[in-house]
Amino acid sequence: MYCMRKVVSSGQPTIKEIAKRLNISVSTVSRALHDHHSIGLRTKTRVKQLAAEMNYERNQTAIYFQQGKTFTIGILLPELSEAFFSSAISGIEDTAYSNNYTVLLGQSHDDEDREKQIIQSMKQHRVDGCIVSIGKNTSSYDHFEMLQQARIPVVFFDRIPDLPNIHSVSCNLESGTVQAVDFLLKQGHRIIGMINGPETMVASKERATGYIKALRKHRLKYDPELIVNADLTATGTAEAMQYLLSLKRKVTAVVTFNDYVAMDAVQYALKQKLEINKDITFVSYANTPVSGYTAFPPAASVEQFPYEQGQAATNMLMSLLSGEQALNDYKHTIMESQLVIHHR
Amino acid sequence: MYCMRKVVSSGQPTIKEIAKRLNISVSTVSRALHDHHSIGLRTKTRVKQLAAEMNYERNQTAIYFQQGKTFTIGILLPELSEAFFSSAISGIEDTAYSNNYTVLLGQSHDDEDREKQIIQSMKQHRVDGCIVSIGKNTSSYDHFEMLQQARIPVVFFDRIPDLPNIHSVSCNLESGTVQAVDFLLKQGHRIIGMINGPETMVASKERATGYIKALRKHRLKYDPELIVNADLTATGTAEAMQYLLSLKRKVTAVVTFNDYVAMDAVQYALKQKLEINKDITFVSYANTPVSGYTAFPPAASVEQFPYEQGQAATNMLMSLLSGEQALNDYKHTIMESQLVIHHR
DNA sequence: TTGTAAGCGTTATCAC
DNA sequence: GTGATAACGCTTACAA
Repeated sequence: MYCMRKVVSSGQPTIKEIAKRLNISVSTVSRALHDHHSIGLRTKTRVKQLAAEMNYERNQTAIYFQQGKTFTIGILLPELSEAFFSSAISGIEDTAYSNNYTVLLGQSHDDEDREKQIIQSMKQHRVDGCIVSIGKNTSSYDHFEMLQQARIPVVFFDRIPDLPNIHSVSCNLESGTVQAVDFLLKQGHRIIGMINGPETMVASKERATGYIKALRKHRLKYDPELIVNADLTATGTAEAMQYLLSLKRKVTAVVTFNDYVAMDAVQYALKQKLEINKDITFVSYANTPVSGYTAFPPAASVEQFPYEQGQAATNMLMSLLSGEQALNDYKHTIMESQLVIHHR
Repeated sequence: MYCMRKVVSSGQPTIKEIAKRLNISVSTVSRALHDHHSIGLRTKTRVKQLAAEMNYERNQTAIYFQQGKTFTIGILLPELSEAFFSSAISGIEDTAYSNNYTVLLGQSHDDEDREKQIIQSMKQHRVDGCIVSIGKNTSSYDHFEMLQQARIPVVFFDRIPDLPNIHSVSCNLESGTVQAVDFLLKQGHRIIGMINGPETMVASKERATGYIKALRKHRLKYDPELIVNADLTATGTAEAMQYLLSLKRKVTAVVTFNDYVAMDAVQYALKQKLEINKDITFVSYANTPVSGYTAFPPAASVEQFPYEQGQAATNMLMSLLSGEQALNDYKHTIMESQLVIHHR
């Protein structure tokens, strides 16, 4: 005969207790609380009343366990305090919330090991799916393949890995760049420089392609001299500016990699006694709100919609979870970037 | 005789399967995997080997359920995309991570109903504890009392409710304000204005008190005319500036509510053809990194350490969860703010 | 309309 | 050193 272990009773009432008090079975209580059709009105109200009285609340951990589903999605991002990602999380959380999902959070700090540990932990938590933006230096993707094998769908966004079979959402900067260069051309600029990012980045390639396409559209010749790859630091930007301003063909406008680079470039131009928006005009990316507070914000900036990217990624995950989209139906949603004009 | 329901088998192997394959009992498997002392080396290795082979991973949902503990903490914040809060989350997540806790996230958008729903959802998720920064308009605290009743500890931070028995972490702005005013006085400023926030905010009161204390320290008379309460919008700030500049006593420095207000105030001053840091000097709060990119950043800014506040709140929650600190031992950790000087 | 009991995966208690 | 089994709270197929 085994000892009846004393129930630890977390204090929280259970359906068992409700059942005992009403002298009915737990299944009846369960069904009553779920508004099951086969339950008599009288019993139903009695149950609900007592449940309310006892402050009953269902134990989700039991339900998760029993149903093998947690209504939780894992989010893995490099850095929560980066403006781009915090907007993205905001979009993810809002969308998840309205689909009755909650959000488990982890930041990798661009560290591959930590990334693996977080994925591991999310897998153990039995999240229903994941939304991931990979770290700068992540080179092996085994941890994500483990997730796939465990049939946990993953949607990558913004920083997506170079793999064939993945679900992803990202923002194509090509169209935004075309708009940006169009904008400058319409203002009469003909010699337009570009301070681009490291050549290796997908985002840099998209910018360059957009730049060239826009010129071609206007039947203008593309001069490779005018695009310079920089490292996005303040000094790198100053050097790039120095180079561009030293060219024989007089540059009257510059497309910069992002608003921060634009600010650094503006500082350099001011030192050279150039008048912003007259001697030289800047256009950039990200549309960071704070750049509105600077003395000389870029004349226009390409919005990359982090909040919307977060929404799109979450929606895609939701259709994967609902079965609406098959797990092996790999989709790559590409959002279009868009130029926002601040000053003509 | 009841039908043996076919196991749905989420695909993930269980200790049961391992036991069957090795012809031993589940308890043995469980113990082997936990390195229980009473298990023979042979069995232990056999079990571990097979487990690895089968890609066995323990089902945390089962363990959470069984142990009544989830190693998850809930975080409720007004707005994830606000720089202050995203730094705070970053600190919370890092600390939680190193204590083997994961983080469940929710944003209230300053909406009281959503706040209640999120708390409800976290309670249902059976989080072990919560870290909360309340919404602007939250006036009833029943939802938090429910948590307390359910013995789920809550640590409030930054935006803390006006209640007697709570755990909290916040940053006292009084000392930072004293430093800020000291700084200006040492530079020779004697007529110092202050654009403060709404009178109702605790943070506004702390700023005003600090301002007055600093003057008293230097045996200077406090002129109430010099403190103006504004609504933190750009137009509100412009009005406040107009008022301050209209005073008979010539204001040469202004303490603004935060860096954004400072930027707005700078814009107004520039329009009035005032030279920044010469005709008028600004000092503010938050030490937002981007203000470094503006043409005229405040000469100094009071750092409020969001990351560290997040850490402190998480550490406090950890000691509550470990029992190191009793649930009814209400502590209010007050961090000191600190002036960061950008320009002399 | 309601009750009975199996089963989800794990741990822990007890017996051998 | 190992096995059998209760218990955690809930849902649900089946019986009554």
